[in-house]
Amino acid sequence: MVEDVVRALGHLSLGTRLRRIGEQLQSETQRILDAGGFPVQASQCPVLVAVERLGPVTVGDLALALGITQPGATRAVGLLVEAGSLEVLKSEGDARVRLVALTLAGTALVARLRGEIWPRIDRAVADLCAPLAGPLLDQLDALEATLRDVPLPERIAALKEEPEL
Amino acid sequence: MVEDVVRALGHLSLGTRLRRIGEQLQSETQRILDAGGFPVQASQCPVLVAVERLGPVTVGDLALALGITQPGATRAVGLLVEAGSLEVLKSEGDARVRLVALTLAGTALVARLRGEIWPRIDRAVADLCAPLAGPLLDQLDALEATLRDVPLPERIAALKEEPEL
DNA sequence: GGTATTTATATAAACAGTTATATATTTACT
DNA sequence: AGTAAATATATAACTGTTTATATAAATACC
Repeated sequence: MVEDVVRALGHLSLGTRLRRIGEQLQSETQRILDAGGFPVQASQCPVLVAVERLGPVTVGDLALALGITQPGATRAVGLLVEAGSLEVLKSEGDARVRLVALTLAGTALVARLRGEIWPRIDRAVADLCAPLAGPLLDQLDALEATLRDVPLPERIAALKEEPEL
Repeated sequence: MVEDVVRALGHLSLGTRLRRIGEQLQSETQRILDAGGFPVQASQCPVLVAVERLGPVTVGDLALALGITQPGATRAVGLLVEAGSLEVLKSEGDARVRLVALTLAGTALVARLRGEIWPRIDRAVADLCAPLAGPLLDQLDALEATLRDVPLPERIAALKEEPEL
């Protein structure tokens, strides 16, 4: 068994570790979406929600709402336009501005995600985090250990069999 | 003020959020390293430590120790070989295996990092996390808010003026 | 009313990772 | 000994992010 160096470095490598755990959570979420036949990237779900909430929104505001840079937002929008979920409108007064909005298909996709799978994912992750306690590093230890025991897709499968959902 | 959608989604977008915070921590750490004249990427520090600890180590074991994939490890090694910090030796018995080791320059770099800057970074991040309490999401809220108030580089600068270090 | 500045977005190049697959070598089996 | 399977690494293509810079439009200021 090889030592986990990122974990061993503690606070010094907290950034690397948060990224690593985030990437794992995202990739497991992606597996759940793929298995359910939802044609969307896990990382793009927050983009869809942001556009839904903020109505026709500028690329800049979208970047702010997502906590990413403007070029990152431009790229995400481009991909979702290609996928048919978003469309870009021209602003009335300002020719620099591009207003991003959901298409009909995008609205339908969000509705389906919200109805069929997001609540399950949210609950599975909430369950995952429920027993966590103590300092941040301890919580991350427990989080990684628990994920190693039972990955998110299995947790979703287990949830499906429960009647109260 | 635009709403932070990733934060608002709570457990559903925990993966995205952990990545985002990790990236911010890493980029602030990078600024500290750059300002101090240390010619290394923040993300490569765990690689250097892993190679130091595990002696001449195979690419596969390195990947295991870092919690990344084998192609990721191959790539990181390639960059650090180019930078002059790592070298690759042939294994005695097995011609498939490449053994990764620190060069003299790499050893010196690690020594300098360990003596001059890693303890400061570790302490700054530990201080950042010290007041955190409660559920994971609350801790992440506090972490992001605190980072927004005083970024890591400023914390390092403040630490430098304290005598007890 | 023309020039300078600011603002909104796009583009380019780099980084750090991923998955899927190819290549080369070793081990195992018959 | 020869073939099949397993193992170690490399390569290619993709994702989602970054920084730095370019472009184009709007605003501000003599």
